[in-house]
Amino acid sequence: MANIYQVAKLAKVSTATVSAVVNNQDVVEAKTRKRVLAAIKQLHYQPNLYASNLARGRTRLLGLVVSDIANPFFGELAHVIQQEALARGYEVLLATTDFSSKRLIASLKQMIGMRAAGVAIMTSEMQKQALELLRSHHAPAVFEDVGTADRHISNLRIDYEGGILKAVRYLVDLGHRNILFVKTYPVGDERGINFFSIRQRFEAFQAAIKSFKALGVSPQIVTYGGPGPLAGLGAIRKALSQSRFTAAVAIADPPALGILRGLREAGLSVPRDVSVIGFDNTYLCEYLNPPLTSVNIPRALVGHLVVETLLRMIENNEPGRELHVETELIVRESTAPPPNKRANRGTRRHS
Amino acid sequence: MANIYQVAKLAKVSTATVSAVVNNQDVVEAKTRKRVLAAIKQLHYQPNLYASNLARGRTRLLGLVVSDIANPFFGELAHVIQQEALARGYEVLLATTDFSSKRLIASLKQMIGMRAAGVAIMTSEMQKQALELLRSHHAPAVFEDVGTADRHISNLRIDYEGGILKAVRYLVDLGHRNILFVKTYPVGDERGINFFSIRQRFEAFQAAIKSFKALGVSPQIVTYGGPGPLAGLGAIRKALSQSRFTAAVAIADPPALGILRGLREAGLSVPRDVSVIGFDNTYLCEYLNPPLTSVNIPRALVGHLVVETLLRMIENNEPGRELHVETELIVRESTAPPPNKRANRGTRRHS
DNA sequence: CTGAAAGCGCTAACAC
DNA sequence: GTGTTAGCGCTTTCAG
Repeated sequence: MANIYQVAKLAKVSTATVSAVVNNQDVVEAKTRKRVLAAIKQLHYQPNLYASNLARGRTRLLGLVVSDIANPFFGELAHVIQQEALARGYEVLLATTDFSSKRLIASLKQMIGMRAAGVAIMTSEMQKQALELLRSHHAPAVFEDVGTADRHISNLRIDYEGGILKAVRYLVDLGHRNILFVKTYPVGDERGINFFSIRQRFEAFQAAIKSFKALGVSPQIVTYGGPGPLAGLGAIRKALSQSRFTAAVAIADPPALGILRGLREAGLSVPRDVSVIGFDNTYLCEYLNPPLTSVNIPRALVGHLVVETLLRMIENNEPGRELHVETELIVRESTAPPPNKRANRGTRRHS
Repeated sequence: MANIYQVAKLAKVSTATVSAVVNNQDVVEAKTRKRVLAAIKQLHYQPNLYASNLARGRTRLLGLVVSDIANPFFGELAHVIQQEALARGYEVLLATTDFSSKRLIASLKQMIGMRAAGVAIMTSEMQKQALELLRSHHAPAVFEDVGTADRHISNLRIDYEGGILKAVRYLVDLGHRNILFVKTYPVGDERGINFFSIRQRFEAFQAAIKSFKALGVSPQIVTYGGPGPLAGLGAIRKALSQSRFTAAVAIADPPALGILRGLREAGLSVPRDVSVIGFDNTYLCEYLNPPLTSVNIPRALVGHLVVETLLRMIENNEPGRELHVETELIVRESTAPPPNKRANRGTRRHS
């Protein structure tokens, strides 16, 4: 593969000139430039990125690591972040962990190895080790829910708690008293992972229920592991056989898919018999049958904040800061008052 | 950031030794190795990938470019390809084009710049330019439906035609005669793109219809641009106002979402009033209401073939070859015989 | 406006 | 086993 010397020789200039042309440094005479361009085309020259990054000593590369690209939420988020970064002249390197902390560490190492100018970690699994890794390299980073910001690390806090509270309150206002929290979780390949966002949503649910205790609201919990929709299905089957509830709150939209299906196969109608609320408000929600009520996380805002913050840290050497994003409940047709006369139930009616 | 010299100095060895340790070349005495490891840890040394790739002169990097990660099909495909590559000791660099041929070219250039050992292009937009680019660099590649294989390029052919034929035949066997093809397309940022897979599916539909002409089967076509589900919704609204059909075939699953919703909002029931068939058999299908009949493309097989073929070209210098993958119809609950007594219709019944 | 040349950090002969 | 050293291909002063 042609290199810069061959181009220089063919164009009868020095490598410095070729470099200037390639990088659009506006200091080359039009005539020379044209000659160089011709040589480049003729040799199909494509600069070696390793050599140029090595020589340059810095990159315009942002790392983004997410848990699971199969969840549309992450897909949409990755998309806006990429757009935003591109517009600012940065490339983004996307890595997926599949909820494995090993892969998280590996991805981070790769990004450090590629000397990414900044890194955004939007995973639900967390590891102290990941934090330390980044910290020891002084790589600007934004973590979701890492605790607190410091010199090189910004902390993005999404108001899961408020979102859950709004969801529960809405159900309570509709008249629901037996509310099920469907706590699904991915099955990673090792233990010791802190599925932070899951725990957080769960605790938020407990807190929300508690605040309505006086109204006689009682929580039901069902736990089930597996990939999104399947876990939701498994969970709801389990719940139907052991709990009584008139509403279910899912931890994310994909599990809600499974919940809807499980309810349907049990002969129950949504929202007539059971109300269902999802989380993340992915684009799927409005195309489901019935359209799914869900808690929205403003992806565009999150994406913008992440990139903006990263670039401020990178380019202006600003310290890490606290980012705060609100959530809201988007009401659709999967929620309604609980069945009127019927007693609460959780198993198939044999009517 | 610490470099290899500092590690070498601290460990009182040469850089060659550090390099050997880092790359697990089993030629270093345990004692020395331990010293080096300690130094690495102490300095938080992380090798500079640019330097090492530059020096090495080759990479274990596979490029993968897809159109749209928001379509779960591509997400799943990317996932299996990544798994497969990882297992063979390769990293994969994922790029998304958003159906823009500009971005296709840009992604390809980046991959060439990173000297990817091989590249897989699984996009529906195609450009001669992309082909030429790869060809001029002798980078092993596998294209979907590029035409024919040559020395450095393998051609993956997915039997869309057979899939569509199976779908149409199934509908015809059920008794449908007025079948709508919902031809949605992404709105890219420029013209001149060949949405190959779309055209192909469309032509396959026309051919299928033709083969049943004797039975009185007549095709309806509706065209609409936009992002998947939205395009499906727009298309079906348009179709309802102008055509008569008892079954609809979508070009992919996401548009089918929109179709289901559009039918519902028109007061039509699936499959009682209209049957619907999707394409790609993404995981969504079985969670929809009703579960969606769809044409399956065996992602695992495709992923395996792609990686296997690429590696053979890379490592054994084998020439490009023809890959062939079959499709099959997965029947679920969105298809049924057409309404019995009622005349064919396409507008809301005012009964 | 263009050229010469010193690195960037690492790898891989080759020598010891 | 381990050290020396010549590149890998590009960028970037600094001269001219």
